[in-house]
Amino acid sequence: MRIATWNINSINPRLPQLQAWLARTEPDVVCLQETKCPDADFPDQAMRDLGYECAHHGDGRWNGVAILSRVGLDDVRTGLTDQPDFEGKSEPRAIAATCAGIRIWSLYVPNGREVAHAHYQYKLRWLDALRSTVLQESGERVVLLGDFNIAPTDADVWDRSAFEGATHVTGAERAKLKALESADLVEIAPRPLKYDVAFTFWDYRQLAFPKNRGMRIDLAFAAPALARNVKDAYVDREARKGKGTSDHAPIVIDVETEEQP
DNA sequence: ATGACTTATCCAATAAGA
Repeated sequence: MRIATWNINSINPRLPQLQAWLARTEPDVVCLQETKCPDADFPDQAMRDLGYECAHHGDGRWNGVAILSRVGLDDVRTGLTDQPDFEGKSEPRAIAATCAGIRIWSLYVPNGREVAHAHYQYKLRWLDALRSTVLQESGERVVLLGDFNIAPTDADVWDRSAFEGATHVTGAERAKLKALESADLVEIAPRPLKYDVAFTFWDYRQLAFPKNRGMRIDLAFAAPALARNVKDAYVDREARKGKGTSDHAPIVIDVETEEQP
């Protein structure tokens, strides 16, 4: 089974790129983040035309997460247990579904903005709620995929000195990732197609992509039994090339499963 | 080559991304 995750940075203007990528990559399940549209504007029909059922959780201009599947899409749930609000509102940043017997989460962790900002505390609380929710569901066949907005180590940013005092690299954020590992999840480490580190994000500005000034902030965690059966995982940086692309690249994971396919 | 931000929204200036 081929599972992928991609922060698409607005699904509707990205539809041609997404369709072409689906056709050439042929994933069975795709987690999307930052769809940036209400449910009514999600391109269900275009996805169905390519053989994918869709579950989307979005409310407008910001955020928005989805799961596409061509191997079944059951027991959809949106949001986390005791998910914290931001400025009094619950944001669409988490959706889960069971696809071919695997519990799959598509996640868009809050950015945090600045360490002194309320958004940063919101990010840390949100990650606590994520861990609790996964522990509650307590499945042996769970995978968390998405934009975690955290670089797990200093090697996961293009220049550590450029991130002094910034979010995405703090000990507190990284401790939340470690806490996921203590909830019996292991990270799936994708290989890069080029260079040493499998960056997943490059800013649109200042030639960041051609200069490879990237960050590895899109991540995948799986239950150990599933992680052991991962046959390959890579970041598809080819999808970041050219005009009209997302500023994130997809992660593609091939896992051998007992069930079909 | 990979090319100097991009998006949705009270349509145009703004907030947000990381």
